[in-house]
Amino acid sequence: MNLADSRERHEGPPRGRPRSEAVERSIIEGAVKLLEDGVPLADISIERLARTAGVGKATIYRRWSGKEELFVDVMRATEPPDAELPGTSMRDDLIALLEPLRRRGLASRSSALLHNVYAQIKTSPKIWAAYQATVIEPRRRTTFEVLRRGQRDGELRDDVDIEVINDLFVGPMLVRAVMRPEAELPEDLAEQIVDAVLTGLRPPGR
Amino acid sequence: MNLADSRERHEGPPRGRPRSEAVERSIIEGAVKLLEDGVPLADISIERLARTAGVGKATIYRRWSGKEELFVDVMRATEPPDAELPGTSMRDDLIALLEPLRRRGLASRSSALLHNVYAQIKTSPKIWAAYQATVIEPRRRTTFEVLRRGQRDGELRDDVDIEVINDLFVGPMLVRAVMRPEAELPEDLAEQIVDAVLTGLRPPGR
Amino acid sequence: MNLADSRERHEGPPRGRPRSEAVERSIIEGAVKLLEDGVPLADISIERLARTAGVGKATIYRRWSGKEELFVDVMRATEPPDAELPGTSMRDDLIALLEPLRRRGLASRSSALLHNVYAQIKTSPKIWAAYQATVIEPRRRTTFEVLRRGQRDGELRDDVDIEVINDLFVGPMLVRAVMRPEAELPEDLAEQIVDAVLTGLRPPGR
Amino acid sequence: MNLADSRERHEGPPRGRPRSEAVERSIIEGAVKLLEDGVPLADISIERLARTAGVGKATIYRRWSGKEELFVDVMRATEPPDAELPGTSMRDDLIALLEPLRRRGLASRSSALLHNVYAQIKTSPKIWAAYQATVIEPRRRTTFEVLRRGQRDGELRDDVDIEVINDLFVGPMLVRAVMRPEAELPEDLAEQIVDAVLTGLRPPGR
DNA sequence: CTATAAACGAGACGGTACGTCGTGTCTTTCC
DNA sequence: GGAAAGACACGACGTACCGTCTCGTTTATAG
Repeated sequence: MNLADSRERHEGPPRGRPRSEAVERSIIEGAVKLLEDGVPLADISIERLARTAGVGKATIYRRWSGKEELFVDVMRATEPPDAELPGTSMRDDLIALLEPLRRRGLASRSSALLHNVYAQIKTSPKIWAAYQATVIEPRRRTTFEVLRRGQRDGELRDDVDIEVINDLFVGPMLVRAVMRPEAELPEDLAEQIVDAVLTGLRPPGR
Repeated sequence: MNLADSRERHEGPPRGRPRSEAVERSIIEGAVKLLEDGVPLADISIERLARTAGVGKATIYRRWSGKEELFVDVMRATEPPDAELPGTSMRDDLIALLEPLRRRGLASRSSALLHNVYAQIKTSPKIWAAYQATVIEPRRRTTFEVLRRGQRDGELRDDVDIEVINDLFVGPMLVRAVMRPEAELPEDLAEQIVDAVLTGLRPPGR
Repeated sequence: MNLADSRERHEGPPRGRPRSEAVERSIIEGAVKLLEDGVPLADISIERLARTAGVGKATIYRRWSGKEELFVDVMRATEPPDAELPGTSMRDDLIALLEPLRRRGLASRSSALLHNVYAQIKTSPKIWAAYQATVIEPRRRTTFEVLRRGQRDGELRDDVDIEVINDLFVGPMLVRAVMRPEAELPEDLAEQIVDAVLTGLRPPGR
Repeated sequence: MNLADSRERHEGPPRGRPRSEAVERSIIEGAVKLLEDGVPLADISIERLARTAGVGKATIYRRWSGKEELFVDVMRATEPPDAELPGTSMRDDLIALLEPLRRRGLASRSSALLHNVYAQIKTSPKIWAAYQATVIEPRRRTTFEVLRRGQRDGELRDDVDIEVINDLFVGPMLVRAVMRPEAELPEDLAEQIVDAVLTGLRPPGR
């Protein structure tokens, strides 16, 4: 990301000493380490990050313009790899897509990241937009494809707005992770949600 | 709330000059004013709040122990009054309960509060718990009652966990407000969601 | 001095917590201590001064606008008390006035102050002016009075510009202290200078 | 000077690309230019010097070990050529030696150099010693020779320490340049001083 | 003509200090 | 004893230089 990176503006071969990738890694890893150790996000200052990574402050500011921007890359570094779709049916694909969201709420590592960093990132519209564009949107797009395929194959009604459909599946899972992260999530939650939404909540035979 | 309030500990008649309610109001109103004016939450310091309200810093700390705690009261001050339930059917009651959530995403005033302050509050577990207990939980309880009544009256299946059911209705609305607050929300969104969840997304006749 | 002090601008009784004199003293004393310990002036940062005095940086900046201004007060704190004039003759008074200048070059304490701080102060015209006005000028004035009295009493020619006369006495002493501070100064240097300048350097009988 | 020059240590013919004299010149000239433009010495960083001269920082550090050392060469580059002695008499030679000091206080260019750089150089004992040895001492030696010749020729008393005599002539001129550089210096100041010191300040006939 | 080696412009790097701001507490005076 | 004012120790902010260190490139001598 490195929105602050001004090198990209120039043409021609890069001049001067190149930026160290090792340094970049050690900063991100230092941040992840601190979060894993339970340090509150508010207590993670650029100053402390620099100390932890054994790095000068300027080296951080050379790459990111501030804490929010840096943490977009931190988030990205901890994103689970994209789920593999079984492809057996739309139902199974949806479950596979929701499952990682459920897991997030469990692992203390990801939990800290999701519930604190996520909140922090939201406070800056620009950063939030960047995070959405590079992390959330791709997944959304994948889900949409699965849903449209489902409509084509007759597994899904096609008289409801696809965006609403998406929210009907994703929303219930996310509302738990965001609003009640401390609550336990049953292992088959993804299955429960997908099936209930497909079948409907009206009692059978009405 | 006023966790910092130390008066409650003492017995007997209050001594000395009583606290001015006007001061209390002007602090909260000052905070709301700043938020409405689009000042980023990060730029609202206790120092600035005191200046804005024409009040000493100590006067603020005498009432709240910090920014998060203060903003719980600010949030409460802007909460819409509880929705009135028509009582005609579970479906109508659910729509009435979801409708305020939809409106939140529209008014710029509430939008700022929800998407920034909300995020900020989440960073402090203690404060988040307090907010949940006094603001969110009561509504949740109301919703649960409506759902249970629906089960009793045969409007709702009773073989699905009531908590999951709750999320199936609330989640889709919230995921929009939280993840894509800038998107337009169709006026009949609450209706769409409730009906779709009740009916199910499987194509009719399958 | 406290050029940075903005309180003086306001009328009426001072409001809020008054500035602590003890803090003021401990800052100046800390600076003097560091200089006495041989710490190079260039190594005395505001940051270090604050650490040494156990004081916040803002507390220093509240009183002085920077290092130069602060060191004017440090210099003033170490100025020797004004010499007492015997009054027996112009010659004796002049010697009494020059003697403290000679001593300056000896004591390691004052030496450090004179030869480093002095140089530092000179780099800022504004500060140098303030130092001259409050420290140097008063002594100059005293010397001028002594010289004029000498002219009245017939101890001194009155056909030479009094400013030049002043320099003839003060210059030789100062040139040693400033240009060759490491050289030893004979104990009767003040006497030697005054007598030589009075008598003239032409061989007797020419 | 080039104390940092490490090439001299090696034997044999120099290998690799030789140092560019043009670069050396452009650095010094850049420094002189900045000083003439009234840039405060404190604002002239190595970084800025490199930018101004269009030169890499390492190129500067390859030649000088720091700012003070560099400015010794800058000072040397602006030293007026040694005064030519008329040789007609000790009095005339002394006046010729003092005259350049008087002129220094006038020209804004040299003024900036003398009163700021000079002060800066003094803060580093090592550099100050180097400056004294290569610039000041030679002049001092010349003055001493003139004075001794004067003693031999009967123009000067020989019962006063020659170092004190030197200070009696040089001090009055220098005290003006150093302590009151802003004051106007009468054109015949050198003459006034030399004659007054030779004749003495006692009224004639006492 | 190639190889070697140092100089060079550029700029990254770990640091330190800058001067400002906000934190939560403390100390005044006035009410 | 409440309240406004503002001092206080602390520590983070983002910037500027420090002196050192790679980079790719240039310019000399040696073979």
